[in-house]
Amino acid sequence: MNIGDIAEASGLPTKTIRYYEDIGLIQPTRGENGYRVFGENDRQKLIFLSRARSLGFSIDDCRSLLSLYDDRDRSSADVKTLAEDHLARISSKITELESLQRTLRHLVHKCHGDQRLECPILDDLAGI
Amino acid sequence: MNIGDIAEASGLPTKTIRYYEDIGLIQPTRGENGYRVFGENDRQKLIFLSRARSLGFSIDDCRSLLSLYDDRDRSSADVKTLAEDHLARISSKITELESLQRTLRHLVHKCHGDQRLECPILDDLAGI
DNA sequence: AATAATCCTTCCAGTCACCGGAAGGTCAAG
DNA sequence: CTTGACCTTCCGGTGACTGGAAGGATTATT
Repeated sequence: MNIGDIAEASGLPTKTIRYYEDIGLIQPTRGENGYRVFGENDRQKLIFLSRARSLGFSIDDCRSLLSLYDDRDRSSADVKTLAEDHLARISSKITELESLQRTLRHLVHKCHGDQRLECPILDDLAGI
Repeated sequence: MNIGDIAEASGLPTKTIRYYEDIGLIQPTRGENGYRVFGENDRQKLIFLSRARSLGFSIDDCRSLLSLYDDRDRSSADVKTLAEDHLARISSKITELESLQRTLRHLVHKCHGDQRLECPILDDLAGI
């Protein structure tokens, strides 16, 4: 499998796949022509990475998850801890965004949105 | 006012203030010694920027907001539009994160988190 | 007055997770 | 044999800063 094929199979852009090799997430071999050659193992890893990234795990998280995945002695508790940490980060991000949402909604609601110069949004930002 | 004073007054780090000058958001003058000199106008602008950034507006948004703020002829509708766009982005980000949250919660819930090798989280990531 | 501590300056590099593009080698089809 | 689709590496950019080095200016202490 060349990089184009694996890109289609995994749903990841070729640029991303080369980048993942650069940072050591995958280690494809090379053909005589210098092209990267991907095997079934690479395909599975890239699909794994694609899903983990789409769930918002950082590259560092993915690195840990991959090594846990490869580690035959790991316990599911290790993985659960990582996922729970990630979940906590997501939850606090949501809380933070909801607070922003409330503030902005309030400001937008107060603003007439007409031709007038008076604008409660700018006033608030300026601290008036 | 030197940069240290205005940093304290605005709550922004000196690095950030120099950066804002670099990208043209503020234009402090210079003293004979080459030090940046900030006036009341700069102070207000930086506080404005600090609040807008903390509300999640991008630097580009801030640039627009600042020019709207400076523009004596602008209508409040222009500002409202910008704020509403931003609000929409926040809302969709929240929706996206909530979806992630549900998926991850489900996975974490299914995982025993014990010494066993079986781990539904990794299984799902691997597409099993 | 000398010295030390703090402040200021510029510039360079790094962050994160890629993306775009250029210059050039390789391969399959017509 | 040429065309076009692949592939390679390398460089630079993104957003919004942050850290650090090297060196000048000012202020405080001795």
